[in-house]
Amino acid sequence: MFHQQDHLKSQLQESHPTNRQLFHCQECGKQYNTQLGYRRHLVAAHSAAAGLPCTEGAPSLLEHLGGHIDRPPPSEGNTNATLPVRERKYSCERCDRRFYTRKDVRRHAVVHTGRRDFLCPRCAQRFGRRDHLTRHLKKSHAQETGLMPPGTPSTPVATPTPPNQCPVKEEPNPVTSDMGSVSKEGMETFSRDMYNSYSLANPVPGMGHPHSLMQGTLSSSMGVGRHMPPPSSHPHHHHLQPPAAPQQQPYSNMSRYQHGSTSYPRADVDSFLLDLQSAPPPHLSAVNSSTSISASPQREVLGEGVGASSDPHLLSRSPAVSSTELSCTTNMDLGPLLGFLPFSLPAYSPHMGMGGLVMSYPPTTTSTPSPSSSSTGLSSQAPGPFTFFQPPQAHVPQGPGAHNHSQLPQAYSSPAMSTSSSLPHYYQAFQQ
DNA sequence: CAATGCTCCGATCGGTGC
DNA sequence: GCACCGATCGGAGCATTG
Repeated sequence: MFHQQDHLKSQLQESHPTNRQLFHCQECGKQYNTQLGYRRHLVAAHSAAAGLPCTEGAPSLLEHLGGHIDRPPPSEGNTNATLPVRERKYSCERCDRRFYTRKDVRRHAVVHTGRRDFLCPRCAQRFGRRDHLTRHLKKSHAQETGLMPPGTPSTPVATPTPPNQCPVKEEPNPVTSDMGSVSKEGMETFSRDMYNSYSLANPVPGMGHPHSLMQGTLSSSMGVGRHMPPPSSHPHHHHLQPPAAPQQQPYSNMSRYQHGSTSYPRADVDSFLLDLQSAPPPHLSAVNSSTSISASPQREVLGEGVGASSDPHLLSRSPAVSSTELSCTTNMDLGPLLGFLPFSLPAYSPHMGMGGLVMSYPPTTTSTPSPSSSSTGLSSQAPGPFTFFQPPQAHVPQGPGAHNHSQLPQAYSSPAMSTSSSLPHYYQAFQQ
């Protein structure tokens, strides 16, 4: 969030890869965007040069380095024979980082997926973990949360939506959790995009938008679909991007969590799996042959994302949208949002109708660029920012861009499905 | 009882203001 | 240059679940 224009400028300068000067630590190889951070790192982590014993003065650093070399830090037993050796038996598939428990690996996965499914209802800040949001609320919105009605969970975002109404929960993403066949380097940034795609193309049944009932502030309603930051870059660097920027990610990060609960009811999970299996395969050929710039990349992304699984059903969300999902999404009040949008809406894309947005890829990343793709990467067929706000009537096939719509299940044409509240993160710029 | 989920805590780092 | 704030992340303990 940039309160002033010069902040934005400086932010862009610092965040821009070509302009940013990285401070590289010779000791451990870590890089820092700012000299301040680099210096602090030197003091905190490499204070051994100043006379502090390395193994005692910088345990965190040693732990960090231990993670790099797949070896536990001395503090965990290597240097202390009296302590039982504890192995980091569970490694991350995407970065080789090791953890003590599986749950740590799962939790760590958020780093790679970039998923930020926990939305602060007060400032629309999004977090990848519930405790982050909880801490944020306690620290930043203590007073406001104090005004919450009694019994309000620590994540007020869930307040309007009873946990059993729209059960959504973190589930090992069939896309991002099965990437063994994909190189880790590539997946580092890739997985984030895949999550964006998957989470919309494959909404979880029963997943009402957790923010659907959030009233009041625009931020509350628009805080979804944050642009996923690239690895090792500060998320603030991506807060403000022009809607038509080629790099603009789709605002497709539909939350799959219930903000008050992270537990799927078993029945919903089963229902989802059944949907995936029973749903008629999407007309991928037609989709792929469309002029949508997003079609090919989407397929590629998801195709790789599912790893060895070539099940085309996974390439798009099962059409069997549950009534629960619809009931949840219909609760959304997007009126203020639609009125807020300062630009025209792009034309309908079949993918949009399938429960969510798909990636809008810059031409350079599109292996099979569509002839109709605009140079901005936001062609009329490329569902870019705010395509979620496409009014229902826009889903009526309108020429080549909508040729595939008629083949979609009716559920995808529902206003509820087409009006997901996944929204860009740079909305914050308009908040000011 | 193991697996999992939730939460607290500390460390680290980027951003900002003085 | 420094202090402060907030976000991110992993470690760990406790509670819950199957």
